[in-house]
Amino acid sequence: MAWRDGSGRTLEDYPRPSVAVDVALLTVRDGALAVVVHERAADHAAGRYSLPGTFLRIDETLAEAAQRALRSKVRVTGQRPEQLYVFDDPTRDDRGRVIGVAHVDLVPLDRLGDATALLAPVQGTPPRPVLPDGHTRLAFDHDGIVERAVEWARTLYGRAPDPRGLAGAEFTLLELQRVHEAIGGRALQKDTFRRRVLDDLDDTGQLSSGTVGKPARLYRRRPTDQPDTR
Amino acid sequence: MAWRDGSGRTLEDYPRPSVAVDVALLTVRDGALAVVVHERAADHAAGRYSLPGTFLRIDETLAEAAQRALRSKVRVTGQRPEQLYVFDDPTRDDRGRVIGVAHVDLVPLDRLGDATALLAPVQGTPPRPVLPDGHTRLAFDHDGIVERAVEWARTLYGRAPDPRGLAGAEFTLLELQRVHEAIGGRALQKDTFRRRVLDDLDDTGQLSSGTVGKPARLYRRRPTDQPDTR
DNA sequence: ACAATAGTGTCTATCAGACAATATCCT
DNA sequence: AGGATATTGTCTGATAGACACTATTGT
Repeated sequence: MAWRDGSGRTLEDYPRPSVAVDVALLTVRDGALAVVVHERAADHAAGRYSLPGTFLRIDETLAEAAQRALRSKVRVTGQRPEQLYVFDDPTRDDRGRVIGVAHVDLVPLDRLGDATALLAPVQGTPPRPVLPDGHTRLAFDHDGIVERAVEWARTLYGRAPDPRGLAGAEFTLLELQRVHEAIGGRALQKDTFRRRVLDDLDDTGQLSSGTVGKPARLYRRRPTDQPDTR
Repeated sequence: MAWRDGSGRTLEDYPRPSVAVDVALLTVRDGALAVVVHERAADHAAGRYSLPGTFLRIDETLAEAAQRALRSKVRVTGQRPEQLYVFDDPTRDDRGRVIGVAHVDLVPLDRLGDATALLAPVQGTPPRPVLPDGHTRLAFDHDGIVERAVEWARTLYGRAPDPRGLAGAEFTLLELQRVHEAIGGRALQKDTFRRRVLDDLDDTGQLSSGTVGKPARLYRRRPTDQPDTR
């Protein structure tokens, strides 16, 4: 902290915005994308719910702050949220000048624990969360974050069969297809889907059982099925 | 500024990082991508050059700060830089905790004015600027910004014939192809290139002249040739 | 005529999308 | 046997890449 500029001032002598980190944590439940929301303490007529967020501390990275927000606000751990976009409207937060670095992640439902109770399914175009109180607007500019987050998830799953392991350890092609349909928000044709993903999956040699109809082959993700989102 | 939290503090009572804005301003010169760099005041052994940047002021948007950086550091105006990525390594700047929001833009050479003198051609994989002193490393983490900026430019020009008007008002297909080859860093086949862009260009009905060989048709950009980069 | 560049015909390979037939299980 | 699901064959249309041929200018 010894640095001083031409007029003898340090960086702290200039007014600076606060930096917030907000996280759109997505999952798939009941055949649809859903996002973890968080009920705000005070009474806010429109905008009772927001995405989990926090302020960036002076000595942590953005990823750490995002994980801390998830831990403290919705008790979820073990994620690795990715940067999405910086929201910088000077009036976006009435508590002062705050720029918000939006993050995303997409995880299997069973990793959410208690946060399952705070899931809002995402519907429509543009994609909007359906909140527990029936509204579809989040506080601040968080609707915009959800919109970009869904786009991100669709791009991610457009590139690889199951980069986030949403289909579990072993799965049939139909199960994987349901995951893709949930994320994409539209039905897919089974034969087209099959041919698109088959070369990037590992065959376990086992068959599903206990269900009606011809048993399906069980597949596993390739270890390399982890593309970056760049 | 009237807001106070549970312990009676405002946002300003908590330590906050500074927010820097750095801009990779790209253009095409001599058949290659080039980036505008800026010589730093003090004597820095490695890292004499950096991208133009500044600190975000309390009352401006990121885009405004990016434009201000270009105006004050390299005297370029009229750009509309786009967000690229947030660099948040706590040690990235030795003057204190600074997070850097990287921006990009890509403009025709003739809009750079004086800044033409500060152009560093970009070469190799990963793409690195070749600086006036022969080095290829920029200060801070600005090499990483250039790398992402080049990726961004390639994606942009992969989607439309000339979204940034680099080929001028009217151009032949060969001229446009040279622009694409400069951005992509590799040679293209003329017939493939032709078929890919032709449907998205307007024919002026005029022909080039004064050159050897068969005169080429002159084309114009479509007004809609401005895709967003999302 | 010749060099040089513009523009086109055509072949191949690949891929998504769709329809429909066949295969294999469970009850 | 019959219902249900899995798997494969095949056709269509679109597209990228490549090769080679034809067309039109200036010198």
